[in-house]
Amino acid sequence: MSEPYDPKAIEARWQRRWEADGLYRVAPDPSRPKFYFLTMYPYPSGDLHIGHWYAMAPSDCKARYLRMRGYDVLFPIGFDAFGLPAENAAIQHGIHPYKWTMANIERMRGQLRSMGAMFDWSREVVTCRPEYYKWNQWFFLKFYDAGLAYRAMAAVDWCPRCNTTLAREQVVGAERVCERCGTPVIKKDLEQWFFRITKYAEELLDFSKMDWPERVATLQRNWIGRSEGTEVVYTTEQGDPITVFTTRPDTLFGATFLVLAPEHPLVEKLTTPERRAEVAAYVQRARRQTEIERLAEDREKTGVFIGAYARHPLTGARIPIYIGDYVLLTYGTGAIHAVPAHDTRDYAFAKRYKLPIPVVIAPPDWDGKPLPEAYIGEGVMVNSGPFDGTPSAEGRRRVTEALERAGRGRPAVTYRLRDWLISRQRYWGTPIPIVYCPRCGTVPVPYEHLPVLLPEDAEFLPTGESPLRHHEGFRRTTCPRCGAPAERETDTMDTFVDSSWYQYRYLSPHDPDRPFDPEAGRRWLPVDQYTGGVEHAVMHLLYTRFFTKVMRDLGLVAFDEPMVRLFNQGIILGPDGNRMSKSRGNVVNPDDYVGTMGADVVRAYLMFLGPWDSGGPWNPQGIEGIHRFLHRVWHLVLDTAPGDETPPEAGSPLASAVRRTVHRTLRRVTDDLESFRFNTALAALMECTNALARLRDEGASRTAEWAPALRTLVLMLAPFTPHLAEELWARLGQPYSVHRQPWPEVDPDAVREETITLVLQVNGRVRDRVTVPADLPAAQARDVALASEKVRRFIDGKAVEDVIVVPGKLVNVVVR
RNA sequence: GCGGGCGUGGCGGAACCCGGCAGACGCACCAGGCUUAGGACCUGGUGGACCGCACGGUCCGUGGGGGUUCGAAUCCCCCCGCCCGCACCA
Repeated sequence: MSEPYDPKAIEARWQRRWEADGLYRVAPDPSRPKFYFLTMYPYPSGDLHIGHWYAMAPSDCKARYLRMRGYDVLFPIGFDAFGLPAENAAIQHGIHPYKWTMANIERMRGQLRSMGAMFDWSREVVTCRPEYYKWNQWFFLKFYDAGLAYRAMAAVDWCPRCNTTLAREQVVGAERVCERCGTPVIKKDLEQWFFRITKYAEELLDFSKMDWPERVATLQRNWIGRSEGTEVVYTTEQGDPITVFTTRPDTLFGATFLVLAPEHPLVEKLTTPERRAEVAAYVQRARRQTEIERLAEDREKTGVFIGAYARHPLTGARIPIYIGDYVLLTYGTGAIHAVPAHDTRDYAFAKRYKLPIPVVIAPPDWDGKPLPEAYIGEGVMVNSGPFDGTPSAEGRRRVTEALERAGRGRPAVTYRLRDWLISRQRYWGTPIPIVYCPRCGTVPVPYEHLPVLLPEDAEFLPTGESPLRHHEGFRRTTCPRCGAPAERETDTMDTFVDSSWYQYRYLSPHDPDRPFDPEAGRRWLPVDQYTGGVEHAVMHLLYTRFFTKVMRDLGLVAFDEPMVRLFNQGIILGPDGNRMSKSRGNVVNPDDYVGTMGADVVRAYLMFLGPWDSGGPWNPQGIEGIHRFLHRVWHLVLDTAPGDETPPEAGSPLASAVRRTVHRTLRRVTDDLESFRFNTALAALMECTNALARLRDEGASRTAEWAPALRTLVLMLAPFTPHLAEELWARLGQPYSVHRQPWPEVDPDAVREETITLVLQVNGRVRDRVTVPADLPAAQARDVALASEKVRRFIDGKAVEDVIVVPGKLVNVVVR
């Protein structure tokens, strides 16, 4: 017996060696095809969680496999280092965010190395360093120059716990809570900076240039929320135009009143003096309500008449104008025309305020009586003047044309997507490079003045205002244009700005002159494979697509999409099947397992749990199976290492059985790795190991095929268990390093079946199995089936109606 | 309400793409070996019901129902259940 498998000693030793040799440093090799493999960079929370391992170990396995397949693989890592936890730590424990973050990063670097991943650390990015965030500011200015960054007053989402505004994407669920901390958000009126992502709404709906999971495409499509319809222009009796958006212009003749959002800019102007008090009260009430209240289900549709009237664009009818909080300022034009007969919300409103409900689309079998509820389906237009008798679909087109001819409307497309609010009232982020001058107004900081440094000495008080606002040295500056005293913007950028382009910075992380080296860009871009959680579908993954399109339009890149392929791994759950959380006490600490069983065991177990995209509970007992497996491999390889044997037999059945076993496994493992099926790849490797152990007991280790078989087995294990494979490779007397070896080729002769098990069925039920030559002709297979004793027992005395022969597989005898 | 996904042993899962031996691989469990004993380790067994001393065999079985087919976990239709996303979006 060889010495026992001691992962602790092996892993530490090889990690040092790999590090010293720069084994994973990427030096572009033009003779090989490139492959940019990117896994989402972690937030430096301080501890490498099992979830990080679950995200990274299989990615590393695949990246290693691709490297062995001959690709020049770029597999970088970095840290998403700006963000709230660092600032909260500063408030709670008095540690400076920079110190806190850097200490965490240092700790996580060690933990990441313990995983044995082939990250190229020389390309590490840390987003809170000026050499990184300078380029956030550079992009901001480029966006500003291109009209894609603007400042506007808006009713924005505010998290009272995080004390900052949030982007629409960062407010989640029906409860409208903060994506980070789960606190219900409130609305505030603030002047904030936005990125004009809506300009790219249409293009962002095009997923044809990449291979992403349909699920993510669907989430983004829903989020962007394109809807086609018509803009209709009403005119108030005071002469103001009010534009509304409708997807059902065929119902235009049923519009009986207008409803404006309470915050609509025209409300003030249009409200008649005698309605003013009531309207003001309603607006006040609407403003005070939280999002939750305003969006509560089955809520009564309320509103107030403002005393003004508009004229219907086609009939000239006099139409009262209301305000109502079911109309959202942020969607469409912030105003609607109500067609109570054909819209449930308008119907409820009309009923409540006793407004007329004229039917203009005849429901099937309509008796001409008032409707008991809104009919929202299609039908034939009625009570619609010249359009009577027109079906809905055609009516939509014709009514829109009529509006266009009259100069009262046009076809329009509306999106649910909002511009990206990037201002954050927090310290630990990228300063927005803008100066406010009393004389020149809003002035961008000149490029040559970048970076605008985040001052180190800030006061951290949980006041709800950015510490920068109280930092006189930062706030007070001079106007870059006129030199007069001026003030800096004190808000910082959303950290999703950092992650929108980090994949480009990896190409030349220390480049002082450009966000990235364009030559390196031509070599490596775009990202070939991206992996990460689906929870970023409408945040990070949408933002980075937007950034790439802007970069393309700025001439920085020559492609349309940042990542060609995307894979979403699942979530690893606690042993109790719940999401891991400290409060539940079900958090699995990978370091414990790494310390006892080794990193290879943890890596392999995470890959073996199940399909990578489904996640699942961590079963503490299950890891024993992988532990045992690696022990079996260790002893299989070492206890039968060549040296002592009797002369090898050539071409014996045992030898070809060894070769067939290994090459069939190779075929399976290769296919599985191509499609991220790590669990079945490992199952195949287990079967292979078990089969080889049995063959050895029959004497197979004395054949000439045994040593090559062990080498192939070790090569196949290399992406999964890099340390174990390196150790075994060395002990087999092979040259360093196993991770520089090519992936073995499947030998088609070796896997060819000589004999197969032919399944014999009667009426579709298995009755017998016989071993026959693989190339047995159909006619003979049929004879074999009919000759089978067990088959005959079921067909004797019955009429054989048909015999189905599937060559190489089965014969089905059909009897009556 | 709209959109998407998923239902297979005690458990995680495999076979589903492309119809052809259901339950690979592993956990757990059971039996045996080793051990003073337990653990660890090794070997074997393990979907259910039934027949048989045994070799073995029969029937049932992939959420439920129906269909297509020589043959369905797999394809089609309906239903049930669970999960996720969006949700007054005009």
